[in-house]
Amino acid sequence: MKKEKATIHDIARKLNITASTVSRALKDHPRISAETKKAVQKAAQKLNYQPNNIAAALRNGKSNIIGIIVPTADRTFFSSVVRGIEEIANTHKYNVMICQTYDNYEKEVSTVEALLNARVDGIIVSHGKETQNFDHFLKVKERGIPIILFDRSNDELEVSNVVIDDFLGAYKATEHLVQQGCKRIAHFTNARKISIFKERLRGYREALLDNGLKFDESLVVDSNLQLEDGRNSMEQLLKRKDIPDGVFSSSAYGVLGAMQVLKEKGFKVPEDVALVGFSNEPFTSFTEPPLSTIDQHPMRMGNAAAEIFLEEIAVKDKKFIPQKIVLKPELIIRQSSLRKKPN
Amino acid sequence: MKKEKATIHDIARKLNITASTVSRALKDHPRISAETKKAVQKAAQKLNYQPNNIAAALRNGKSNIIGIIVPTADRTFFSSVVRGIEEIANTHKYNVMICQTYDNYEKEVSTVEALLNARVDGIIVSHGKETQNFDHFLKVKERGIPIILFDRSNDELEVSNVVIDDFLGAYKATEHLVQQGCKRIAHFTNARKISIFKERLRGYREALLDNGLKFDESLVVDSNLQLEDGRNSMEQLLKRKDIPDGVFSSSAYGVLGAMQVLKEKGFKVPEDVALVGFSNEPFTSFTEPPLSTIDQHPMRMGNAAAEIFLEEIAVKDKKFIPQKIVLKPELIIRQSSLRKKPN
DNA sequence: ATGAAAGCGCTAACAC
DNA sequence: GTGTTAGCGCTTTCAT
Repeated sequence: MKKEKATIHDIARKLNITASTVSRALKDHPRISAETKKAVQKAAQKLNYQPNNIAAALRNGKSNIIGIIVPTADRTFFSSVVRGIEEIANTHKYNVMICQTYDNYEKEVSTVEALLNARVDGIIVSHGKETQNFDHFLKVKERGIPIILFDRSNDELEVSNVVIDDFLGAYKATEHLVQQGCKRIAHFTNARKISIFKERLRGYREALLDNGLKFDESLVVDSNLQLEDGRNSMEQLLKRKDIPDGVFSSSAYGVLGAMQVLKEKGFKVPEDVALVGFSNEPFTSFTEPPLSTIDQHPMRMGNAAAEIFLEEIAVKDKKFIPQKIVLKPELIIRQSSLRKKPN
Repeated sequence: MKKEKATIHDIARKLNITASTVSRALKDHPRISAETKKAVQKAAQKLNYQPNNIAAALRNGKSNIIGIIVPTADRTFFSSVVRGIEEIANTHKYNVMICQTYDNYEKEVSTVEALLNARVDGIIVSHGKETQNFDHFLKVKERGIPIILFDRSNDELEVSNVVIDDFLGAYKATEHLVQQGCKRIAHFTNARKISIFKERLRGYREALLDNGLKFDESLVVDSNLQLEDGRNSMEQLLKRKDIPDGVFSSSAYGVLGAMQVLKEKGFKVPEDVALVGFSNEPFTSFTEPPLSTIDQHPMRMGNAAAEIFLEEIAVKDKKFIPQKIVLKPELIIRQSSLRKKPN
């Protein structure tokens, strides 16, 4: 059992031809005779030849790897986006390298660095919550490497991005609550610097005003939107004398926390308080009652991001104009917000 | 804004020294003068130098990348293992490349191939459900690349692996049900060829026998253990006249399906039927009632896998004896199985 | 403390 | 249809 790896030279020697011919034969070059190709194939097999992508990458100046950076891969939203990216990437001979930042800014910066060193051909990223400085992304762009942001994005940054219409999602969610008869709708949000949360807040607000309700700042609760935060936010709201009759949360876990607290305190969902969350995570469909939510079409988002990458890589040095793709979110109505039967 | 990437030669030219000196200076070689190092650092900065890992990898014969293959990254179990691997890997200058197979055998084989071509320094993998032929893993080993299996493993395969004691986990779960007064305990299992399910079945059986209960094959239900499967299995069991008073499921989603059906049909959990699942996925803690489960310590599993990798890489050509690490699982008792108050 | 030179494995422009 | 040659960017042995 030899550990020595066979190279194209070994194949060449064996067949009394040159390495270039072997190289061409292996890539099915049109000007190589069929029999040479066949012989090369066979010899490669026999020698247990494994192409060395690293050498090819060095030579070609491209690695055929797309780097993906996400806060965490264990949220269905992110893993679905990744899947959407892979779907497109793989059919174009690209592999993906997934990196997690755990929402840590330092790790995000060092990950970008690592991917750059690894000479990935492009980077697709959803940045962390802490991220306020985007120089590390600009650096990628300046190097001529396509970088595409998804989900969380930043309009001041001149890079391509694919997002959903967060405003619209929030608008739909809020309007739905109004239609279900809610009069005092609270909103759970996160750091308002992050544009997705800013947009959702705006959608919430507009929907209220457009439907003849007042926007009441005191019904907007800031938190980190995790399960515990949702619980705390709800508990806070329940201390008021004018408790809300509806909650629209900018996250899936936040609204779950709210529901837990409501049930513990004897409130009925959706009769006393109707709930809508964000992100169609699987668990939202099997809570009791199941949670209404906004689906962000993560697979499509991944597809779109990968397609932008392919376009950017195609234009090469010619200046690529950053493009923005905005997907339409979908309101998924489940029990947690359904007071009236649909007519 | 030049796209031309600076190399060590550019730095060398600028400082009137040679590339070798620059190379050494950049890696803090002891025999390079402090001032040269400083000058190189500065020039590198100014030229916007980005090391080319690909070139280094080609030269060194190592990429400093560990390939990770999982069926899917969106299960907390897998993403936690990945996190555990990264924790160790990063402190040793390794990056990880995560690949998903979606439990598809073809994709698994091609992914191994892709990682081999990418010249990763090692592969850590949990194989898919369909996988019965392990030649693609053996090939890795024959190439002298460390390969470590985790979670799902195969004893006939002479490669390192880190698993939990599935037998023990199942034993604990079943015994716990017995202690809670269950007399007819059903078991949800999957393809019995996969050793983890075989072991869990064995643990279930032993626990029954050791506690004076009979093992009744008709109470063992085979399925794919997804939510729907759990529902079907439970419905099937409820058609019997001697319905079970406890269920131990080899998965988290399977037991969730069972609970849904039980509640829909008016059975009380845990009073009528007590439930225990497997895999401490977050959602199991917020179902109603919360689900008892077996925690597999995924972070530790990842740590262990990465440590084995480091050991294997260290011994180099000397034959490395595959090692097996068996972690102890932990029974997490929640409402779904708690009939008696603990004394 | 630094330089010269060779080579990792592959590809492609340029021969013929 | 195949060979020759040069080089991608880095590391490292052997010099001095």
